[in-house]
Amino acid sequence: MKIDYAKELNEAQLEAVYNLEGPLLVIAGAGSGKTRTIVYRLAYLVEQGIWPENILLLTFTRKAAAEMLRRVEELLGRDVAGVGGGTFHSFAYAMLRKFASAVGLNQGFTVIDTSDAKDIIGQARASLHLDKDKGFPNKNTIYDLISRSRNKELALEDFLSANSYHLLKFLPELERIFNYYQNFKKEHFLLDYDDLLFTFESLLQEKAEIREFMQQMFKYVMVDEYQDTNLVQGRIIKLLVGEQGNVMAVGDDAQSIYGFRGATVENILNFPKLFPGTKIIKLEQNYRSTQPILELTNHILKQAREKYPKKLFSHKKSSVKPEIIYTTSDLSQAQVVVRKIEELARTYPYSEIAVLFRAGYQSFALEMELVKLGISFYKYGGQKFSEAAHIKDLVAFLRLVANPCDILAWTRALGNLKGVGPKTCQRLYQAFMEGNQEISKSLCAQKPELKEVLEKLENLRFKSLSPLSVLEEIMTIYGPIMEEKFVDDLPKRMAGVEQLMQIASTYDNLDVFLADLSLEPSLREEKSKDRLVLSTIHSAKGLEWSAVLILDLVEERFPSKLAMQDPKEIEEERRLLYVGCTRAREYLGLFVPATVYNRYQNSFDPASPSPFIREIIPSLVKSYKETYFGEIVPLEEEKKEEPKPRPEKNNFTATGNYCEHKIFGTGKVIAHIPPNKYKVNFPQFGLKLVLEDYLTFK
DNA sequence: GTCGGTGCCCTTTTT
DNA sequence: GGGCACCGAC
Repeated sequence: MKIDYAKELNEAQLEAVYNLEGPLLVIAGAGSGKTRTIVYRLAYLVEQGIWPENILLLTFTRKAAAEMLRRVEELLGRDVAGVGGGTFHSFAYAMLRKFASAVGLNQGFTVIDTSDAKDIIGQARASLHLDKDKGFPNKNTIYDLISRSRNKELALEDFLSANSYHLLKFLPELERIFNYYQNFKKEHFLLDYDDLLFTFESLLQEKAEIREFMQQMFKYVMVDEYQDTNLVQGRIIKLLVGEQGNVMAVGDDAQSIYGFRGATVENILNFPKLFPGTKIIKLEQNYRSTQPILELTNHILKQAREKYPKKLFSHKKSSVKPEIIYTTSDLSQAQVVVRKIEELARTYPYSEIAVLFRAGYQSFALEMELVKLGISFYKYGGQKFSEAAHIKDLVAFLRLVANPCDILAWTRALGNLKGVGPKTCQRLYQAFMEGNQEISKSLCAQKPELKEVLEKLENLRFKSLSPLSVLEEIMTIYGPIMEEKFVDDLPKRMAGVEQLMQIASTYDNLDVFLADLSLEPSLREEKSKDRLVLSTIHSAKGLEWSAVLILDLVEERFPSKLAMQDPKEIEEERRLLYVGCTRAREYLGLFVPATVYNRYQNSFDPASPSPFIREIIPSLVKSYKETYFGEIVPLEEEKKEEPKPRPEKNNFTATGNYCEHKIFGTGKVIAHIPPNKYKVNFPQFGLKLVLEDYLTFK
């Protein structure tokens, strides 16, 4: 069956599909049929007789890659399994495994995730005796600094001066920790997420024959979500494609939301310079959302400092405007949202409804409400499946079987045993590496449990069983430990173990299983059931639903208070909201609580509507508010014209507003201390008591 | 060295 | 409300 491309695609899409040779940049607005274009182009390539093996498809998640291949197969009625693809990280991992000896990793290597990396940093901090110093950042902060500076490819000093000036005084200590971290990984054959990319880059750069092999192999390269690639990813593409290569990059500068990871829109802007002769195609017709939703999203974008020359248009008429719903608190918001979901569920299946939010914790109250009512859901973003303590423990045992040189696994796994702490693990590891049986024996002398476990692991190592069998064996050790360790929520955690076993059953190589677990932690159960989706906006990228509800549109939550210091970051928050809103096909609801629960003071603190909400023209939306009886009523017209008055703790209107100080910058007024002082919270300097004369109120 | 208790801090987003 | 660092007891 021949595909009638001209019938299925619009003119711009068609052009992108037919342009196979040379560099191509597709600027695709939200909902403009980007995925469709890639799918048809892939199909067209295969139809032209290109081997699937010669095509490389780099996407943001492996799920996205799999989905595209599934659709191509549907289209062609033919197997295209040979198409290489996945995330940059998983692709880099696969290639490094293949050419391990070329980069001196022939004894194998382990991919470590964020928490492993933080453990190493914690170790460095302790062993360099830097943990005694008051005010010295903790391991999370240090990890963040290191990872961010590496992603942006800045020296630690430059990064600190630009982003964390107050930590500059610790520069020498932080550099020592960084060196410790780098050396530790080298010694133990560990690669973190950033190393995967940098090591892969140097492989391509230094080994001409391998580079040429890959250039021959991957004759056609397609990269999705190009706006979210960082510098090293951009260089990898260049190396992979060579001078005259056939590469298509697809992206949308207005949807760039990974700046914190060093992603840079410059990559899109520079693409034509990097690849001379680039053909640029713009996709501007939106096939996803109704016109009223688009009018709102276009408006959100129009307020951006940086201008995106975009005018998305749609032929999907509708009289339903997006809604803004003001609730009395973030806790009542959860109830209002649940009722809205039930109302929507009369029109749409649950799987067509999504609740989106800025950060993982923002859905906790909602999750509790949903559990109460027995509405099941999938949650994406926030803490990962593979980051749960019991899964990490299990994985540590598996790693110990796969690679006994993995020191992190020794401590994590064996630390679970009675009477075994960090020091014992350290010694066991050393004894093992030196092949010193005597020490191991004496360490096991008073600990029969330890001896048994070590023997079991030793046996497993030589049996080369399937990942699932190893996991089952490990559970004979870890099962009893788990029962003791997690008494209150054992059933839930056991379900996690079941899930891990199910995932394991699809692998036959333990190394690959373990790497995938840290590279693609969202390998969850198939999305087959009709379930509601809760997701961070970051994890919702590239997806769409009929109805989308967005929570907590208040200052300090969306935009995040951590973004408030930097105009650039606020702009990224705006694009984030844009991404969230453009996920919606027919219904869009924005929720604005008037107060947010403060768990640490057990109080409800007043919250101001997000600046992004305040700038919305009333005519674009329909506004509602929650009454004190929990009913939802339309907001009166007269109230709509003026911004909603903020709940105040005292009568003075400056409280809750922002003010400017010559030295401290912008801060939030916490309280008025009569007659002429103010308590102000400055993001960089903390709480200050300041005389009125020194402040300019906004 | 290990374990258990207490007090403190911070709570973004992802590979 | 939980994870982490610290401290004193075995």
